[in-house]
Amino acid sequence: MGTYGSSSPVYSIGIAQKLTGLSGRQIRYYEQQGLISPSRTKGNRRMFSPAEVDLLLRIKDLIGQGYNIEGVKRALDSGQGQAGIDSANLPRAAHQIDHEAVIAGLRQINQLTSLYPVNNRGELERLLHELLRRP
DNA sequence: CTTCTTACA
DNA sequence: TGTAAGCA
Repeated sequence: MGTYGSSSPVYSIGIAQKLTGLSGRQIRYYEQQGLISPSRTKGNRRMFSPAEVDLLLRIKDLIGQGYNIEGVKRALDSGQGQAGIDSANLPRAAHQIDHEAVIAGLRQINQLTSLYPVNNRGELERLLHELLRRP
């Protein structure tokens, strides 16, 4: 078992908020949309397991990349695991990366976003493509 | 004091 | 999404 399986519900929504940086409103909304299903206490309080906090983090990342609720749903159950960097593959992946090129790219992106404030990755990609077509 | 649901801006 | 209201 890589991380933790279907761990037990131990975090209140308040802790989940601090752990994920998401607002209570967002967490409740994601639940309403069927993205998560935290268990409840006898007093109807939501309780999150480490695995669910992990899921919230993935949802946050996907939303940050410009996905809407439906997009998150598809990206979530289509991809068997995580979409992107896996801690287990990080060492190997790290050696294959041209760090200087990445840093240089990051600097250019920071310079670009300082000129054109961008809210998410999807928006950034559209902006990049647009600038690439007509410099 | 924290969380819940519902409803409005 | 944020915030307010009224409960538990």
